[in-house]
Amino acid sequence: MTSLCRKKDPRQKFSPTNCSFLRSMSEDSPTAYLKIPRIYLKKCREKYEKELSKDIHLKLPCGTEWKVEVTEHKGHFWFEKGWEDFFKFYSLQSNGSIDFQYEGNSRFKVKIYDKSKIEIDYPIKSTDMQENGVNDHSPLARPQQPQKKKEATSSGGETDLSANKDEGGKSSTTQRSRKPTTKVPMRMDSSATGGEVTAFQKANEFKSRNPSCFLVTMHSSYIKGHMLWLSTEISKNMLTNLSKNSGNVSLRVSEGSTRRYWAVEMKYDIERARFRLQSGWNKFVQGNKLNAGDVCGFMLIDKIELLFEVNIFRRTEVATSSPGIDEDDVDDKDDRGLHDTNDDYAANENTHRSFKKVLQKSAINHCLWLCSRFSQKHLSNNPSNAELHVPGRTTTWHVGLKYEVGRKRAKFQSGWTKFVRDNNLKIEDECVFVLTDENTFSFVVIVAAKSTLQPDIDDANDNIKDDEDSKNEVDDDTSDEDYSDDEGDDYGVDNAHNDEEEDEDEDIEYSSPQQLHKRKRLSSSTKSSIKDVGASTSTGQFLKQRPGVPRNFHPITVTGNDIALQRAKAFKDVKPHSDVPRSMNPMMARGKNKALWRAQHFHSVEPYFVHAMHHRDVLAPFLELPFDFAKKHLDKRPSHVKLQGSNGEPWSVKFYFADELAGFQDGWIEFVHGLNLKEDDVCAFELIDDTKFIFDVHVYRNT
DNA sequence: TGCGTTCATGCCGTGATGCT
DNA sequence: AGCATCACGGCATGAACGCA
Repeated sequence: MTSLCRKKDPRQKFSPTNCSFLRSMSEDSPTAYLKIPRIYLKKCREKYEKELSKDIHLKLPCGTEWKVEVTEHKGHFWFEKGWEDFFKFYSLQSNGSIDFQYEGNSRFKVKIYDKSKIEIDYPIKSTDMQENGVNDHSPLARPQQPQKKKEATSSGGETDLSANKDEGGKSSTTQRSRKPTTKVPMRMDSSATGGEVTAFQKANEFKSRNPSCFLVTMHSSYIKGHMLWLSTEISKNMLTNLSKNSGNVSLRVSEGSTRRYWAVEMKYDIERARFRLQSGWNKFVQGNKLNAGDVCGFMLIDKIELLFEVNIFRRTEVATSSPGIDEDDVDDKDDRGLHDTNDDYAANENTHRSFKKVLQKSAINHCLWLCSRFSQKHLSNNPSNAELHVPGRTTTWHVGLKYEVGRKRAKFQSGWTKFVRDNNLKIEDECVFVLTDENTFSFVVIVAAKSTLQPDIDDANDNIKDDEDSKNEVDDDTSDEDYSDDEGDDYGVDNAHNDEEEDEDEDIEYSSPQQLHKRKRLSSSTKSSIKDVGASTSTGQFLKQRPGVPRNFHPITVTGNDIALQRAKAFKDVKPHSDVPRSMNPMMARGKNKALWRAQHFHSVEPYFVHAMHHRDVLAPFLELPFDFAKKHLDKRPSHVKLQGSNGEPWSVKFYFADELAGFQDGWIEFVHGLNLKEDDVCAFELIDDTKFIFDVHVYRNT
């Protein structure tokens, strides 16, 4: 909105004295690096007539200074070495923003804002951290002056902080100097059963070693509710110990070398003479996966800073799994383990109606307009709901399907944003929607990031090359620095940031209307180069994962990767020339597979893999390969491979190779149709020429 | 035709307070 | 001491419309 106004604003601009840029962070912002906008660097250069040195200093309002290394690649500059420590220390993944103000001499003044755009209280690295050489591996500078600030207060979010686990002694010492605070609440005894006894016993043992701590058993109301009431006795002791009776307290949970902090609001209810922990408590519960019956030992570390070390004693062994594991991940795995992914698909093999969408901002935030040709052809009877399935995930997303009769177009609306969230879709991600059942309007959605940001420069190069192969029209204007941070050359380098780049675009101030128009032209031409593919199999390049982004940032990637790993693992476990097909596609274990039986006898001295066609393999325009095979035999990453059927007719198929994921894409579905492959057919892919990447494909029909 | 924006509406999370 | 209820604010959603 503001950016829109800015773009259209023809008025003269006042250029501020200092060069600043604002970077928004999201939960999936990469932790390891941060790109500096080129246009910003240009401004700095103009103003200070100096290049950035390799080491830059980030100076915080609290006086702390961090040293971060800047790396350059193809004219792009990145905060890299040391950035991750900075990122984690200030919990920047919690949807905050950072304001960088260049002071010259490679020094930046940095201000950090939380998600509500309020400047945070800056956590101070504790003395012991410094003394013990925490982060010695990084070019982190010591805080220049200790400040009396809270350890963490970033809007209730947690902070991951790598630190040596050595504070126990110090903490204990601190504790011992204080008088014991409380007894164990009675309820704990009475309600303790089973695993809770264990938790309680452990907690009690802990308390006997740390008499100043107080224990609280988690009741369902603490878990489900949004606050924790402390007993009057605890409260009474707290009241005498604490410097104030309300404010933000920091709860710290240490695990191994990791420390996590939560900011929780604590209030004293005078009427009830009790403290309660409220705002932020919920996040603490969720972040630590607390369950009813778990016991928390609160140890007051600093009565001025209101810092508590919290030791969690799990009621059950299951619950003792380390905090911080994403619930979704766990669920996902469980689901996969319990269900046959086959159930995800409606059986209508003959239908292959697909369209591709490149997700734009509105699609991420609001709704997704379907390809109109597709809508007219398949949705004109005005369905109200659709089902979305993602390969490898058992969840079905039900989305509202609204057909606008007047404009003959349809959109996914209610539930769509949930799908976006659940699958962590980003701007510029591409989705191929394959309509598998016209009765229920079931779609299989194949999702892929357009391309990737890569911390590994070599990989980046590869991807740049890959992208260039298919998107020359997009990449043709990389020389213009003024807007080089947009869809142009960043396709290859920075697309994990596309959403961020979007933001970055918003933040760029155009010095002239011409510049703006030029940029807009490029933008629109870029967009026009990405067409919907209705009812067609030529899906363009779409299956590109995000190698540079941690896998857990992308649920779909994780899932796909899990399957790939599963297959690859099984592939690896099978002895060569055994009777078991080398492709251990989990979907193969469904019986009734005559083809499989016949394929077992396939053997070759050439590298090969055997793959049973799953429903999606003959429906979706891609085939995922056993990654180990691809890694071993296709590590030169050819852009295309040739598949030869029994009649010797070659089919050129685009090959993709990304982070732990490899497969065939463009041309694959044509090959499927050409050979009339059906579900449960089995193919042996024999690599007969590893220089020209030619496969002989031996097909074993199931019928 | 595709995409973006605005706005009204309803839902839900959160915090405060009351009741048992 | 624990639980229930209510009010409020923020956010998601859906519809309509504008722009290119």
